[in-house]
Amino acid sequence: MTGECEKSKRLTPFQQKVFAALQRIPKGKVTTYADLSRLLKVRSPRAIGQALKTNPFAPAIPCHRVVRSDRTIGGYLGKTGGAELAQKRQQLLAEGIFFDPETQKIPEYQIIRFSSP
DNA sequence: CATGTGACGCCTG
DNA sequence: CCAGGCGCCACAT
Repeated sequence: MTGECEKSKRLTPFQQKVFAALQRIPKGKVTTYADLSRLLKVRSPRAIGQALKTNPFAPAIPCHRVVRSDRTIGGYLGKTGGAELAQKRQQLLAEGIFFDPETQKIPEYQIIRFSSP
């Protein structure tokens, strides 16, 4: 058996930085991709999403606590819809985060805004 | 080294 | 308020 099917699952330094930042988000609160990007001094919030998408430690690493700046839920486990999103909602509800019954958006006061330009 | 693809965000109309 | 368009950064090919 010499078949090397190993797919190098090691994390990039950037991902480690993002995951480290995630761990400082207290349970019961959420942050946004944009805020994380500011915190990490990255100009594109997209890069944050790219890192989170490959998070092999979810939900131990709480990537479910990251939502979009427009207060919609964002994605989970590499998907922007479907069962994965339902899981993210469930995770958030389990931590006491809930959604506006009208818009399905997360109320502003549940979002931590760390950045300050 | 060049190109394409996003779990995004902001600006305009 | 909603839709469309552009910018931006990391990563896979």
